Amino acid sequence: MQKPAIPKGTRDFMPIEMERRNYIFDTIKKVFRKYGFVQIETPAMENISTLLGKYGDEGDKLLFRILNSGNFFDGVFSEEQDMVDMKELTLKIAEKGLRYDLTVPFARFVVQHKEQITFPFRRFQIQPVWRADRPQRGRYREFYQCDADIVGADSLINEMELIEVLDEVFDKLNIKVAIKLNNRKILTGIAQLIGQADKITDITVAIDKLDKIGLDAVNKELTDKDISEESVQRLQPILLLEGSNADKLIKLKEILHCSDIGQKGIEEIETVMAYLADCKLKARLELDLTLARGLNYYTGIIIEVKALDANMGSISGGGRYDNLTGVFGLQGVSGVGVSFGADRIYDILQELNLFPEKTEASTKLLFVAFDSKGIEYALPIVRKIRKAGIPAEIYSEEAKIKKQMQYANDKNIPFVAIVGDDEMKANAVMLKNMTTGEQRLVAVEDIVKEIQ
RNA sequence: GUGAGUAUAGCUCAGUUGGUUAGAGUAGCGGAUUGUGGUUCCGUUGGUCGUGGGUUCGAGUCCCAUUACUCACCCCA
Repeated sequence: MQKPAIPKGTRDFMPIEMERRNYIFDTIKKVFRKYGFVQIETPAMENISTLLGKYGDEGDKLLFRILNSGNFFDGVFSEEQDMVDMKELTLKIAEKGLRYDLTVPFARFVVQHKEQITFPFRRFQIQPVWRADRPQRGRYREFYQCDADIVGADSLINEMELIEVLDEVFDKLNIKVAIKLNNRKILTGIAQLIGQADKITDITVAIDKLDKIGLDAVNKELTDKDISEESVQRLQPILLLEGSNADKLIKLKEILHCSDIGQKGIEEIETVMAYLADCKLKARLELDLTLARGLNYYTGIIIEVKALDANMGSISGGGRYDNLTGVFGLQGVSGVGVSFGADRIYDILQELNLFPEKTEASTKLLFVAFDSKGIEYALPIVRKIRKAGIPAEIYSEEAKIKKQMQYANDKNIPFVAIVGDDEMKANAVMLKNMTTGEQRLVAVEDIVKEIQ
């Protein structure tokens, strides 16, 4: 016999967990809608060519590929070509892959349906994504992202609104967070400053680790990446920036005075922060130059959210991407978006005991009978109760009352209606309140009134 | 891809320097109570000790391999 199991990094969800997950999804959805976002869905799988090359080499490795159906080896091996080139081979036998995030499929979606879309397009999307990563705490191979993006709009007002969305959602969920901001343009400016623009990726990856591994280790890593001693030295004032957001920006302006693109990035941050000055964010908003985000496609402001009271990676992220639709042939469409990591948010709410007490009402009233006669007597009554909008069920098996009561108890059903010969004779039920333990004979027509 | 740890009943875990027939709690089932759950008491089902090999008179325990899972790094939601 086969032992039942699911792939690692995936999970089953029990009813209680679904209730809590829906609490998260509903909260996010409500805020999205309030800001005018409309929902779409895209398929779990995309053509592999849609996904490849969008997330860097690392990302390509983490894509789940779907083996072609049928005889997938058919015509794969030609005579002069060996099976040496695994990459080529993989491309031929797996032409589809599971989506890695919601942003790239959305870009594909926008280009494919551009005639039917009114821009600026504000869409939200809540669906699972898959990554062939090694699972660990807060990291799953299948997890839900909740994305809100605005495409076809350049204004930084959109950045502001998305930050408001982030703030509002986490406030509603009672999670204390820091919203970290940076700008890819500032990072580019920094790379220019030290004269190694081509090393931008290495630099950002290294300075992203500043608070994790410390200044010395970062400098060593930079040196290891063939960045000259002199350049590393020039980088120091930036790594050592301290003080309020405004302080940092002022100093940064000085340091980057010779970089146009760097100045542009600083301006953008200033503008967004000025917009946000009025809206009384609950979250801490901080400029964080160590924030790099590996994703290749961000070009402007980068956003990341961290929970203050829990040890967890980022629980939301986002940013501006100027030319994401470009690779699908639609130029000049800029987008900006954020993404909530529902599963990490779940873990944090669980850890901090922040899920609301009240469980969403399921069955309110259970009918319990001694025999088939009682069950038949109860059936029309159940219908009546349901017609009144009250979730009710009947224990359909003939079983001992004790067992049926236990069922009601396990399911947290607040009321039980017991049906026996006496009750049938009186055209009534014995209505028991499972919380207080009280019970009394209630006429059939009074049941609804009694349990409301 | 790199490193560390764990694996014993459905679940959570004990199991001594290697020594008789591997235990507990919990869940399940039955009963105390044939018209009453959540509390209590009694009884009871359930294990190829992850898998394969080795050392030994003897292995849940020691060694090797393997698989799965967990945690950390990389990266990320």
